[in-house]
Formats: sequence, structure tokens, C-alpha cells
Amino acid sequence: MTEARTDTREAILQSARTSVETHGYTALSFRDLAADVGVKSASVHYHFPTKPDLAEALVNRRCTEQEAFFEDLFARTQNYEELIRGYIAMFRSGFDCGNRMCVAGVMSAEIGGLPDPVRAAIRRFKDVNVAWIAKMLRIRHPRMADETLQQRAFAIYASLEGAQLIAHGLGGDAAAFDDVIAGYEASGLLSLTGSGGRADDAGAENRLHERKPAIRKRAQN
Amino acid sequence: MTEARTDTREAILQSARTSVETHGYTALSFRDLAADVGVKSASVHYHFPTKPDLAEALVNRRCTEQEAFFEDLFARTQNYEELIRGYIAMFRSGFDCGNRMCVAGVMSAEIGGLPDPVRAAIRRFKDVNVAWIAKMLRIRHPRMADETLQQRAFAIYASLEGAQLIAHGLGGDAAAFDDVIAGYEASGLLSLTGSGGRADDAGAENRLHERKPAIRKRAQN
DNA sequence: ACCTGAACACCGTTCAAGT
DNA sequence: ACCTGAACACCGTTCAAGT
Repeated sequence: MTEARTDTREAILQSARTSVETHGYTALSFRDLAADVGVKSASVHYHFPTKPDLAEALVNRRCTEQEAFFEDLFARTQNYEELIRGYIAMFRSGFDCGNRMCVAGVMSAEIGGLPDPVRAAIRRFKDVNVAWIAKMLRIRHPRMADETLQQRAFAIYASLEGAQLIAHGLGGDAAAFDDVIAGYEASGLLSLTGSGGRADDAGAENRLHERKPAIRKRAQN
Repeated sequence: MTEARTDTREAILQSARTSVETHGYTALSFRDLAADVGVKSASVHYHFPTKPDLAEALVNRRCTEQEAFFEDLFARTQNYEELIRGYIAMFRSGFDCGNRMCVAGVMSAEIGGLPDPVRAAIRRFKDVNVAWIAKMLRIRHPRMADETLQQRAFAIYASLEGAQLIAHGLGGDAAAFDDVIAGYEASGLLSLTGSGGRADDAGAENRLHERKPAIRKRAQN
């Protein structure tokens, strides 16, 4: 398909993504980016006229990837616990490769310096995630009111971004992330224990098909 | 007490705080900061030799303020619901004055470019918050195991930072923040509904002393 | 003790010029 | 279509010099 012609553009996007996930958007340098890709900084401006243009492309690309991730996940299983654990694992994966964070999360913190198109992309990323979380939750709560389900999905999205943000700020502390997730699970937020607060479902499928190993605790000291 | 002599240093800290809360740490400019305060940028370096030194001072000052906030809050009431709602209101308050965000949250996202002293300050801010949330939770759950209580407190802290981050990224969408909080509450995460998951307390004080008005819903469209 | 101007190597951005 | 060197006004930082 679209293979060779946009080599440089592709390399820029990949290098920029890693950099933003690791050091943030504002800290990203067009000159360093260009050096990493093997061109001059003016060439980066050829592909992305301004820095916000690059930011927008990064978030929009993440939206597409995220859709694909969800489709793959749902193709593998329709078991709620497996779905939600797979989703959580994606938020955790950045800690295994250099303490990276979701680009939409990073840019949310730096939103003050970003123009409308980037804000729209961040909103779209949120919408994509909430819609698919709701799709998961529907499996667990077949009769829950749609408004309640959407609200719960939004809450789960925000809580996972928060767990990632805090663990990222603690230097990529995956054990802290796991600890927060365990707290969410125990409270019922993730609808994993069958004790999910006001959830007005039938409570018919509280037994889990299989149990994953317990979430790892903090390193003993 | 310490009044007049450190005027400039005080003004720098205040201006920097607003700027970081609004635009992020990396976007903060020593020259703009100096202009706002009425000195030259070299003078800012006299008070804070490097930018990370300023960042560290900002977070450490927030820790002190946060301690004072909690002490005031506990001095006003020992009612759990009032305490937790007062705490949540603090996370929400930034949306009423220019979409500001917690400095520790902002810098968590930008942690990749920050040295150890700042990381330590961010960790301290987390510790302060979790300790005081645990103190609140102890009122609601008198017999909960301490480890479980700490985990729940950590989860609440991360979830509130997440709610703030996402609403910040949506352009200071206070209604979105309220929506997420309502989702947390309904799930039991905030221990406000008496249906808090595996919480192994006696369930003796589930009745609330008073009910606050319902959390506002999203603007109708 | 506190501030400053000038210099340094950086930054995003622009543009005329190359192939 | 894609890249470049040079220039512009910025940036954090340093330092000798002022009061």
C-alpha cells in the first residue's frame, strides 16, 4: 500500500511518539527529532508545518491504533474480565519500556499551550476509549441503564489515565500502578468483583471463567 | 514574620505556580516570569539557580499548603462525606480560575525531563495526600485492615488526579470532572454510597448525616 | 544581598534556494 | 516532491559587573 514514499514522515512520527511519551510534548525538539531521523530540522517542518501539527498527527494516529487495539482485543475474547485486564495491561505496558505515558494523557497536562485541532484530537481519543469501555461493560451489565454505563466507562477511563500519570510521576513505578489498580478493583470500580456499587444489573455472571494470577504487590522493603 | 525581604522570591513563586498550573512546567519561561514580576531573567536565577530548583520549590510549597488544607478541613468537620467532598472540591477548584491543574500532576506528566529532587518532592506530595485520605477513610471504615485502607487511599488519590487530568485536557470541562466523580461515587470507590466493594468494615454507619445536592450533570445540548 | 547586560548554545519558524 | 542553510526572535544558563 503506502510504503516507500513517506519514509521520512513515518520515521518522524515514530521518533516523536517515543519522545513525547517519555519526555512530554513541549520538551520535544525539532532539531533532535531531525537528527534522530537523519534529516535537518527544516525538513521536519516540510512534513509538519508547525509543532502543533505534529502533535495533532500523533494523537490522531493513536486514535486509529487504539481502535485497532480494541478490535483485536474483542476478536480474541468476549469474556469481560479478559477484556478489561487486556485494556489495563495496555496502560501498564509503557512502564516496561522506558516509563512511557499515553500521548493523550501527556498532552492533556500540557493542553494550555495547544491549539484547538489538538484539543479535538484529544477529545476524540477519549471518545474512542469510553465507547469501547462501555462495550466491555455491557457484557458485564446487560441491563444497566445506558447513561449509567457511559458514566462508569468514563470513570474507568479517567481512573486508568490517573493511575498511569501517578506511576509515571513516581519514575515509572509499575508496582504503584498495580497497587492503584488493585484498589480500584477492590472498590468495585472495575466491575471485576461483582460488588460494583449501585450497578443495577442482574448479577447473574459474577463467577469468573478463569482467574488470572493475583496482581503483584509492591516490592518488599 | 518573614515579610518584606523576600518579596521578589515570593512573587516569582506565585507567578510560576499559576503559569505551571495553566501551561505546564516546560512551557514556563524565565524571561516571561521575570517580566511578570518586574525584574530581569538573571535575577530569577539568583533566587532559583536552575529551572528544576524552581520546580522543586513549587512542589515542596504545595506540600506544605496541602498539609495546611487538610488540617483546616479536619478542623471544620469530622464527617466523612463532608471531608471527601471538600477534598474533591479542591481538585475541582482549578476549573473555576482558568483551567489550572495540580502542579504535581502536571510535573508527573513531564517527569522525563526532571531530576531526582523534583521526583522526591512529587513523591512527597503523593505521600501527604494518601496519608490524609487514609485518615478520612478510617472514619468511614473503622475496622478495615490498614493495608486495604492505604490501598484504597492511594486509589482515590490516583483517580482524582486522573479526573482532573482528563477534564483539564478537555479544556477545563468541569462538567466532565463532575461526571467522572459521579461514576466513582456510584461504583463505590469513594465509599460514599455504602456499597464499597470488598470493604470489610462493619457497615454500621452507612447512613449519611446529611445529603449534599446531587452532583451537577453535563450541560444539556 | 540583590540585580543587571551581555554572551553562549539552544529553540520553533520562515524562506529562498537547491535537486 | 523533498530537502537544505541561513536568518529571526526566542530559550535556560553563566558571569563579570554593578549597587
